[in-house]
Amino acid sequence: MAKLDFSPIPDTTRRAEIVALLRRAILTGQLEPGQKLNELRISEQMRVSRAPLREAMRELVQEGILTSIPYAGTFVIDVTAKDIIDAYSLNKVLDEFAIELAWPQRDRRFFDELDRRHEAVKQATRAIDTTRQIETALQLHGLIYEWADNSVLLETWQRLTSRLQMYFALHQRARNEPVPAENVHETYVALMKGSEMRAAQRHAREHIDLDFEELLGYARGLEKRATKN
Amino acid sequence: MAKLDFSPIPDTTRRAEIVALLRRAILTGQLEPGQKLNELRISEQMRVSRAPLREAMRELVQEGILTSIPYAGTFVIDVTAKDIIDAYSLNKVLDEFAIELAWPQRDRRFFDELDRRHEAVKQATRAIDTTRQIETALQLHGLIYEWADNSVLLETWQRLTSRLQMYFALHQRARNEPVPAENVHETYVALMKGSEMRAAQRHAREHIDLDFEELLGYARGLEKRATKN
DNA sequence: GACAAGCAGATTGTCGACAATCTAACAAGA
DNA sequence: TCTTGTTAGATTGTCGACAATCTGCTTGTC
Repeated sequence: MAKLDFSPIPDTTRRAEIVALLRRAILTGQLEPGQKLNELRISEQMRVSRAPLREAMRELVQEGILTSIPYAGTFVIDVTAKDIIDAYSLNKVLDEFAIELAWPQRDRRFFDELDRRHEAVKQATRAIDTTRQIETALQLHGLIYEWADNSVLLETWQRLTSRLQMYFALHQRARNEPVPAENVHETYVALMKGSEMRAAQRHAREHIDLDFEELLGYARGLEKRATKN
Repeated sequence: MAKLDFSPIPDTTRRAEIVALLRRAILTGQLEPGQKLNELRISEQMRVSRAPLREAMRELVQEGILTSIPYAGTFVIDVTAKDIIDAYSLNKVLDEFAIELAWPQRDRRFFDELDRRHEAVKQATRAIDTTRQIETALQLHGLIYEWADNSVLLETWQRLTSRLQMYFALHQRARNEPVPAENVHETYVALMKGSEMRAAQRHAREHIDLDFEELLGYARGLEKRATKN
């Protein structure tokens, strides 16, 4: 019997679709930080009743990208410089741990997938699709978490990723510059294929620091921004 | 004008109360792993309509202690040995990080709070209130996370704590033994007051390992248990 | 007896309407 | 003028009913 991997059938509830739609809108920056989500308006736009919409929003609140105040409304989280610092410093620690766990698990499929995702980043970069570039870059880094074989760690990282993606998207939107070079991840990929785990961990830390500095500059600009709406 | 700290007014939505009720039922083991939550039955028991109940369940799904299958139902998560191992190994990493961040932030209030929470554990132990003992012990360990001044880290730990509390409760329920000694946290507290950060970190790792071994034994027994309901 | 089709019951997903609460504008009084 | 009470409008929270889906049983056919 031929070995065949079926992809999971899509969640065919309105709720799941709404979650995906809203998450995408938030993570790409179409919904701005601090913005209020009017249930009636959104439900009418989506041609959906408020029940599944509200359930979807509850999920995103727990996911950490929305915040809810009873009888006042649900808002996109505000982003402060400290939030970005906090997320990144935790990310460093998790990366180091994930590399340690994933290291002995690396196999042929790992390396293939590493190349595939790296290629996806480069392609998005060439196409100057910044949104997709951010997505693919995070997916590239997510590989070590998938291979770490620790479900709690993976979940934790996915939560963190939501925020990182949002931060990056806001950053890109704000400066509105051409995307970074195509080969920023070359060294990372090479090290993940190599035999020096410590070197890979060290690079991960430093690599993160690089992007971080840029993001932080953007974050500082945010600090004095008052929450409107 | 006298300086007065008001505690935040409680969330007076049914949803919030339901979340608290359900969470407590799950974390104390009253709702068993794998068990299905019948919406109609629960909503009738709570004298509440299904809408807020469903929203509450959505929150707990995202919190990681419930799992939902569309059109099939919502279930308490199953606990496997691997889940416990994963949670603990991540906890070790986070503890080390939290101690590092919190270390320079320790002040008078920190030490006071440390004693207060330690006392709470000992009191629960004397009262042989195992549920409360687990709660207070986790709160004691949570102090370093609160002092670490990293909101993402704190959130992450709180999510993790939900599971740890559940695992401990199940463990206690299963063996049904008198609670451990009253002074298990003496060394931890002493080290957190001391000046040797490395020693504190090392102890945290080892202390965790101690409880872990016991829990793991319980977890192994779970492995062959089929999911009923 | 084995198996597929179809039906009935139970359960989850979704809807539209009503109740509770908040906000902001306005009026009244010190 | 400032403060306080009131009220109207908008928005969120909750409810009960209906639609979609699943599960297990029954029935009919071979």
